[in-house]
Amino acid sequence: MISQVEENYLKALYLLSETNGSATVNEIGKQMQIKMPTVNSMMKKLAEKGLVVYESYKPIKLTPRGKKEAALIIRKHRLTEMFLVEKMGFGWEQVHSIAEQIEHIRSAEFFNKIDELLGYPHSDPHGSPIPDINGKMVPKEGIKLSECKPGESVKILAVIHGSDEFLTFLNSREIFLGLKMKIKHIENFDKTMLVSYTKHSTTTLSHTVCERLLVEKI
Amino acid sequence: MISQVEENYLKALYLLSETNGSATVNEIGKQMQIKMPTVNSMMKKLAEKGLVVYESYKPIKLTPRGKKEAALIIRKHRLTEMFLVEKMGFGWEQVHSIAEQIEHIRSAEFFNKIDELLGYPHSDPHGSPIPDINGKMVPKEGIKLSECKPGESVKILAVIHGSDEFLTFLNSREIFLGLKMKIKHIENFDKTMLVSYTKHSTTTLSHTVCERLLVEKI
DNA sequence: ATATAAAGTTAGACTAATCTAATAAAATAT
DNA sequence: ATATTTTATTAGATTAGTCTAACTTTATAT
Repeated sequence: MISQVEENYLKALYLLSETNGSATVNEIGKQMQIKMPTVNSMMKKLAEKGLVVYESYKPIKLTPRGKKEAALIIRKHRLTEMFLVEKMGFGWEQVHSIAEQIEHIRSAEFFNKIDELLGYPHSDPHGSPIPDINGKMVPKEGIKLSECKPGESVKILAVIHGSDEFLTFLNSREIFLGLKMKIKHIENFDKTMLVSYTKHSTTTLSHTVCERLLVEKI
Repeated sequence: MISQVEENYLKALYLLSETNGSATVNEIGKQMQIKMPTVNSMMKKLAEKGLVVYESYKPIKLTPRGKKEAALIIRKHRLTEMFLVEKMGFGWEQVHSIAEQIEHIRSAEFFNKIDELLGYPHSDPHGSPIPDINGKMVPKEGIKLSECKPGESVKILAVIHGSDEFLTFLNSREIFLGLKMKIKHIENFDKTMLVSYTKHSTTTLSHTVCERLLVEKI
């Protein structure tokens, strides 16, 4: 049996190790707002349970089983977010903290029903992929807007690290998934982008913003 | 701040004391499947917090504040049950354990949205009243089917103490809220009722069953 | 290459929620 | 009216999850 708290550690470790396959005690602690010694002892416990690979002073990795369990929690989180937006009328900036709680509900039928009512979606409201029932997740193809060149046209695929505040900012600029925009100009000194889309003839987007928008060229 | 566990104690105490205004340590323990000493110390803690009135060896009562808090938890539980049945397609026998988990979600917006999507219902899927946002609950008017006489016709208003098994039994007899039935006969020795409704020309209902159906005469 | 800083670990304490065993009070039955 | 049973309380142990303080190892910077 995996406790709610353990589930949170697995989820954090999964997300932190998406890029390089492992994460440090320090990173996990920062992410979860928990002190290192607590993380350390929890990692030992999860290692006992066969969910992570722990070796002193080394970064921590998920075992195949740990990875699957983590993916299934993320699946519940993202299905929930999608349900809250699509079926309950919440904004994409309102759903994260509610989904953080609902992801721990123990009822396969509940999440199966959500999945069914949504028509088995592959992405959440922020464009992040939803792992399948076996914990398999296909990472989103696409590049960061910050990597694009002036003159290119792109479509927005996903928001990376979308805090509620950032999503609210995007709302204020009428930026949402699927939006098409054209890159007019990039400032040399700070990489600020000038882009145009729909009503917005020239909007300025900071480099920080551009690094958090995943797009495809069109 | 009231913990999830404390919320469960308040809820149990509220429901147990609905009839006579108080409940004993023993009753609470039985209800929650928790040993008496644990209940005892929790009651002292809740008394510290001003949520219950605790005096050694006396039955325990909720304070006005405790009563309101408890009613609000029950509100969340019952709104959730209604949502699961009305908006997600669950059967009334499937929703209790899911709602027991969702009732602890901390998000006023979440439950307000549910309430709104349901059109501000006054009853849950089992006919139990839903407390309003201030924790006020109007108890269901009605009498037990077991108190009715042969020849009378009644409409089913609510299921009392509806365990999943009992609700599944009612499903098998095609008995649901709003159903009208006529009492044909009552056996003297065991109070078994013979009733008729819709396709069912004579169905036998044990006294145990009849005590759990709240009805109004028509 | 060594000093310093950062990250990781160990030890020990604390809180919440549970338990068992022992004792005390209240209720019940003869 | 007293003995017995049931209920309630106290005392003390246990587990999960957290912390701080002290120490160790690894990484970084001059």
